[in-house]
Amino acid sequence: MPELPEVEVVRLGLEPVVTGAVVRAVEVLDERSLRRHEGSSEQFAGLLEGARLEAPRRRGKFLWVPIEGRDEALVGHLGMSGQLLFREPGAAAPRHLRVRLTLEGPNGRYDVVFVDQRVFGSLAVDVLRPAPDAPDDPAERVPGQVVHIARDPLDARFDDEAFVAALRRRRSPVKAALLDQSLVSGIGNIYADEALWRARVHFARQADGLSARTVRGLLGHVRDVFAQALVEGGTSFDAQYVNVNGQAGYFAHSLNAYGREGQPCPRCGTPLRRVPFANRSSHFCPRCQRLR
DNA sequence: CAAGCCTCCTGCTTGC
DNA sequence: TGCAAGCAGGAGGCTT
Repeated sequence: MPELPEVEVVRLGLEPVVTGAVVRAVEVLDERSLRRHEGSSEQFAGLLEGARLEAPRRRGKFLWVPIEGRDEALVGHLGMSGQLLFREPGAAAPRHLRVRLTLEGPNGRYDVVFVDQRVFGSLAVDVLRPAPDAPDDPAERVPGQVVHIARDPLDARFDDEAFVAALRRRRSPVKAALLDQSLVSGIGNIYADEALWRARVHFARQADGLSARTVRGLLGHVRDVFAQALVEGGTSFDAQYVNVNGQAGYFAHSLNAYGREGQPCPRCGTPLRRVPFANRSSHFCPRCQRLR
């Protein structure tokens, strides 16, 4: 389940190879993967063919590649199961292949393919617009579909105190606030549970009942778990998440709470619990993380 | 306007 | 053995 660390691993993998490359061919095998593209698949292909790509960028779980000399970018979201993979041209199509881009760089031609089992991910060509908090900086522009997404905690311009204040105004469980991408981006179900476990905060505690100190600590734990996961190549549970070369990450071995229902809490030994929350699951230690 | 629920989607696992 | 229900969840649209 790609969250910020997994998307960043993909961005890092694309960067040296995609930057400066020219799109030579576009093949859309499943139109559903263009759900977030406003035009037809033919128009999508037409916008990309001949385009020279700049260095890939990321905000939260959104990834985009600006097109040189134009106010547009190729935007990608991996959803639940999306993958961007390098392939040799002419290689056999992998299962669930949705879109194929043939690029030409200094070292010849290669394919970047978008593979997505559950089709929650998407590719699109979108117009770059000013970021709401940096309207005069062209380098800070983001695709239209990303304008409402908050900066992520690894963004140098992320405003810690504004985040702490905004979260403490929420009348909802703290985990719902962490998952709200318009408040802070990049956090999904896995890293929300991990950061809450590290901070010893119960997922259902009301956000407006937390002290500023607790929220600052929680933010620090989000950053810590992101940084560690990034070093370990991300979290690969099943075959759903891999880097651009098809390799899994190792962070699943370092998870303390997520997916560990019934196993002892690494801190106190109490069996971890899993309970339904907002159409998904929350994993927590009933001793370390109490409601009150 | 904010909060919470529903839907999109496929494949694997579980239960009868 | 077979079939259906359950489960996984990011994000946006909808309702309250």
